Amino acid sequence: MNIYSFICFVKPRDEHKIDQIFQATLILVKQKGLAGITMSEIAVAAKIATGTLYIYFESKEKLINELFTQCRKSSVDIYFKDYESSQPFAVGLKRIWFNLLEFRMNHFKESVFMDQCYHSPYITETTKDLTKKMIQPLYKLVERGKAEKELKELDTFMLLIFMVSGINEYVKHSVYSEKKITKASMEDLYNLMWDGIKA
Amino acid sequence: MNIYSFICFVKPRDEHKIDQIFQATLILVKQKGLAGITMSEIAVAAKIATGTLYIYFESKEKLINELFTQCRKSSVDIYFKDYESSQPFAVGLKRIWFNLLEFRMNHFKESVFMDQCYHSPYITETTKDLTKKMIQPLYKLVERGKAEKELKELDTFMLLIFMVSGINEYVKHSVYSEKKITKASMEDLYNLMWDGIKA
DNA sequence: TTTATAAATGAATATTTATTCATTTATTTG
DNA sequence: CAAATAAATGAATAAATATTCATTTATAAA
Repeated sequence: MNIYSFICFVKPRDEHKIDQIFQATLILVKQKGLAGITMSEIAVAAKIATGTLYIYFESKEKLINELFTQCRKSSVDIYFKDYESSQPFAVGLKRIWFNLLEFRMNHFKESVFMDQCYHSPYITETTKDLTKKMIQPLYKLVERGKAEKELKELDTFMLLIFMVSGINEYVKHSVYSEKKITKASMEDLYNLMWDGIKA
Repeated sequence: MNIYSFICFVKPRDEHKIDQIFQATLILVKQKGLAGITMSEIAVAAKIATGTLYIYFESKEKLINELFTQCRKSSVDIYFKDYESSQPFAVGLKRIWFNLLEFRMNHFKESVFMDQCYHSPYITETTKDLTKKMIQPLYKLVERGKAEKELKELDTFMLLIFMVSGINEYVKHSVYSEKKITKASMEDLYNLMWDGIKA
């Protein structure tokens, strides 16, 4: 019995399928890029029929966009997990930095997918702008770091970009050379970054 | 009169067209990604007929691969311009770092194209491996920096990746927000990096 | 100027890929 | 269990795209 039963809608959608489709798409994009995926391949990888794909997503463009939206949402959730702007600056910074690293490590496929989408015909400028807006707290944090004389007096965007750029590249390298990322190496990378930005 | 004339080959290829095709492809890939380009669009952008494209490149795959190879070659040429391993460590490091920055700035389209190719059905693992080999001198330089106690005693790849990662992201941001990169901001970024890695 | 030849063209064709749809299957209520 | 309904299927179709090819054009030597 559900909300629809009185008008006799039966056989509800298997909402689990959306996740199957998303996972299949992420795996394929990591393997061969956005340029290399087809709807029928996605269907095969998700273990459903091609037609079923169109019950859940009206077009390839919609599928890519909805997946992008979900990835962005989950990335931002992770970025700011356990972060409070009331924390001391250094604590908040370390918290967010390790969250960024965690996302790249544990959601590598999502990262690759989002990178690929950025230069693609699927994602609009509006969507890209929204992505920028969602990282505003990070921008605020850097401004605060400068105000509290904890950080060098440099352009906020330069500091921000510098802070996060090493993460992306380091995780990418580790994944492709199949090297494990240890707790010690995470700390090393953090210290490289910190020694760069500290006042 | 050229080498072929005695066997009566006439109307030689316009070798300038290869460059037109490459430039058109780079512009299109920057605009809409590898997933968004078609052979006929490339032809239009290069101001030639679709069929002409196939006189110069036997397939789309070949075109992408040859463009990738040329981009890699020109990038490596620039990376090691005016660099001599006989220079003092700090001089060599700064030289290469600024060369990397120059490439990203003045060959932004090429950078975007190469990034996109990395996860694509066009570029083989062999090609990717070759790319890694070509940056060996950079790896050597970092090892030397550690030996001379100029750099922190950390994993060479971590140092290497940290050294270059800021460049990519900073140039990307500057291009998209249409901010000019000043000589001063280049120095700032270099110092952020240097303060991070120095012993 | 003629001739030989390959480049250049772009419409036509082949191929690939997205999308639809007639049919079958599964689910839930009465 | 029957009825009702949407999900699921995958072959068929439509649309997009890569590639070919018959024809025209341009070049350079004779």
